[in-house]
Amino acid sequence: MSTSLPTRYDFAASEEALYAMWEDGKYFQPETTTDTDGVSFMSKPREERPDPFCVMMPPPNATGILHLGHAARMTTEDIMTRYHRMTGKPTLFLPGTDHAGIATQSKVEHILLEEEGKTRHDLGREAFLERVEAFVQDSQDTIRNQVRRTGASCDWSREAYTFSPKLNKGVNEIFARMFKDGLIYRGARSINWDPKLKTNVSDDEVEYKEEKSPFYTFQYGPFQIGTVRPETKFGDKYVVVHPEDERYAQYTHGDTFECEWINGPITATIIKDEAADPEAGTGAMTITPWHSQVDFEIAQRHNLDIEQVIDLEGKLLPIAQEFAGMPIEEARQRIVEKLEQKGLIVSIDEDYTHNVATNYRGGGVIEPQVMKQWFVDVNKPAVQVNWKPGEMLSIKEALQSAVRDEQIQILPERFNKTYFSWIDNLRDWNISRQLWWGHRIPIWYPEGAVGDETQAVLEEDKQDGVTYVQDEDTLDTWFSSMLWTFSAHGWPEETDDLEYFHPTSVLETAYDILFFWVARMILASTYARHEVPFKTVYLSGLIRDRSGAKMSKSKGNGIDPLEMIDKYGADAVRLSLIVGTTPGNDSRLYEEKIKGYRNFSTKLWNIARFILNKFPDVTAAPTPVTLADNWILSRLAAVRDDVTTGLDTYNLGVGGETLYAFAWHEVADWYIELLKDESQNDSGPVARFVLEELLKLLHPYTPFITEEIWKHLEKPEALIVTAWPTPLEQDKEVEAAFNVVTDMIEATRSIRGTLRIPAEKELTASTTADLSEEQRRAIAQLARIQFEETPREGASVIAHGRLNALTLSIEGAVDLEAERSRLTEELQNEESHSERIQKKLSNTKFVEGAPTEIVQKEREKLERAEHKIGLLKGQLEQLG
RNA sequence: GGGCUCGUAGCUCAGUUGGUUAGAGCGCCAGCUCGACACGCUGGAGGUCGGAGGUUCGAAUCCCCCCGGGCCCACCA
Repeated sequence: MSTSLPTRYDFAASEEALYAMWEDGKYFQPETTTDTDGVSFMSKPREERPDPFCVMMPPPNATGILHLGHAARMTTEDIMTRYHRMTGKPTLFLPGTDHAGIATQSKVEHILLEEEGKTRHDLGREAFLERVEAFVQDSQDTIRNQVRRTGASCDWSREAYTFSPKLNKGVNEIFARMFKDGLIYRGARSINWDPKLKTNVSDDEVEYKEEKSPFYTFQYGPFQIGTVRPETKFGDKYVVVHPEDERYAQYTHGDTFECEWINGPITATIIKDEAADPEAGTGAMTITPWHSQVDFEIAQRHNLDIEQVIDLEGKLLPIAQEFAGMPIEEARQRIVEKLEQKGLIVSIDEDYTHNVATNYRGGGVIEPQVMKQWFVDVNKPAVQVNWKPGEMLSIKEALQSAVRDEQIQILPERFNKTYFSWIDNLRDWNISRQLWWGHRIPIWYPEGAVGDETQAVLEEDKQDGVTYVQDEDTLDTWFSSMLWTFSAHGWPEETDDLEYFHPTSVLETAYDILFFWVARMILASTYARHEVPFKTVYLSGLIRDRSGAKMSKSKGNGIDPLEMIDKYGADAVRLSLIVGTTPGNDSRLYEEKIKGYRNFSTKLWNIARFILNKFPDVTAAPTPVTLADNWILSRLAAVRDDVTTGLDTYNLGVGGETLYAFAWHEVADWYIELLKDESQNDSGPVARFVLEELLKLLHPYTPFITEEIWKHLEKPEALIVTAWPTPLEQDKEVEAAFNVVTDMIEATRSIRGTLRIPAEKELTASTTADLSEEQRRAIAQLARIQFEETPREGASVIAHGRLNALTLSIEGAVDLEAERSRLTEELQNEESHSERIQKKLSNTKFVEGAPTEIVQKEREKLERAEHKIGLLKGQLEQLG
């Protein structure tokens, strides 16, 4: 019936063996889920299958190692996956890795430079790509093994990679479709250039950092203009003021004037535009359209000349004359010196803070440039979605509609607001990168017309007899990861998986990539498949250290999840990452926390060890024989329902905590303590049942130790595919018996917390009220206790009894007068409360105006209040 | 500037739609080497719920203001 457990749980040995057992058993594959006749659902036609559960792993970058954030992702997704699998649905957790354009390329470039002193140009494109490829393959192996260590039950037979030939097909396909629909275009725009990595990045990849730098005010003809970037001012020949600005009312738009400037006299033109803020400084500014997005827009509005001042290396161009070729920092200083000599400096504010744009990957200072790039048009209507047949939406509208029309639910809800405001500010998405590592833009130009968008064609539109050259650039890495929910299922081919598992059930990721990834997956899926990519977005918080700081290598405050798994076991790490977390909120992690959950593993192990040793052979149904049995069964049912509800509503942390407390403080500290008494010798079936149900409920959270214990129960099936606990027939009886006891306790207003009933100690309840005949009978029956006489003034004990190891006694009244006034006061409160609700409910404006469920709630409140009034009155009567 | 979020025991956090005496884990103190577990058991100390005001019979919970921390977006000529 069962084999005994070793004294200690050797998690290291168990974890490896168990994961291998699960993989060998193909339990991670949806094909393994069968109907009651043992027929795989996946072998049946689509209409005969139940609704599946599918979650896509956010693919870790193929650059190295698994960090704590990844481990948290895996755990959260795996808990959902394992739960749904146990409910009998075909379940798919699809793993994979991301080629991560910028991150990977710069990492390999860095290694190359460090180890061989070479740049990627020394190697050439092809050789460099081979190097990256080798590096990635190596990293992927590491990642795969690390993911396994977390216990993630993902289907490795379906593993995907964002840069595989298969997914490349998907990228080319969607590019081609969007290109033909006019959603992708090439044009010269102001873009964010990173001179360090020599590529441009999208608006979302720009991270602003606060910095202190001198703020100069210069004399510019009759105007005074301010800047922190004197080095960009060579090309400035326009002064912009607000049309309503009184100070400059004497000038009209288009007026010109001569003035002395850095390299001699220039002619400047006055532009009136509302972009100039009269409140800021002097209200007048010069503009540098080539190197500022805002200025670029002003220039476009008025059709002004734009000139490049700084090159792609971050050095000044010949327009700067004597300063040409200088890097920015040096030039800035020299220019200030020169302007000072010319007497054109009005003031210098050394204490000025402003925001500097940097590349969030790699941290180079962004220099806006005007360049021809590929963009996705977010305003052109070209998207059809299946929940709004016949309408043609723009990308912006489709993104909004998916959430606004409740096709997608974002958890926590407050992120809706963030999401919508991001869309409101969304500009055309720059998708081309000057990197080598990535999906190459599937566009060809006739030789000699490279970069000319008017002659750009797709592969399929190449003409015979013309020699073509492919676009040099690659695509933003998010352009491929946005396809993840469907390209990983084989899109553009209509595979069975794609049809069955898409839209996926839930997308779990940290909130910091809501824009980068989540929004763009919605973009891709609505455009390419007319449906949403997932029904629910579960946004996790970030993991921080004990003091709330972000974990990072440079700070040295990071915790290596693998090291922790080695030390405390995967189950402990999983619990520490999930208990106490709620969607969208950051959580803190430190070693003691993990240690605490390792202790829990040991506790669970010993619970099992005790029960299996005491009751090795049990076949009978779990029929309660004592009050304690009843109690634990009814608590188990409540815990089961709480945990199930928690998992269904994505309250994973609460479920874990509930189980932790139940197992430790109720099963171990209370129930098992009672089991030690020989009068509980018939409780084997209940004890075994409690253990088994507990293991099932805990399995999604702590898969390894529960499966290991399960092995000793000698069951026909592995725990991983055992059916999730559901309500039992006998729940009702157990519940009824439990209610009698709790009612009794309620009536005697006793024991708060209810379950801390130590063995061999008294269960006490103080009361002034007598128990009803019915309650006495029930208690007497369950607890086999004898009642003494009715309460008398000052009596200390009105009932006393003993149930096996459990002594139950009910204390009598001490101060009838105090009790009377307390009850009276409470009654008054309750009555006025009920009056207030009645008043509210007699208000027709409220009843007709408020939502029905609110009114309903008020009615329920009233009922409760009146019930309580009845109780209180009864109690008062009994006091006389 | 716009928005979000947090402030509860020494530390990390729970506290459902307002409802008896505000909870847990760790830490601390006292006592337990009784055959599941010292990665343990039993008990205990410790909180004017950031501050002030308001609504209410009743506020950690709802509203206003203030203080302090974190985050996102816009923008800084």
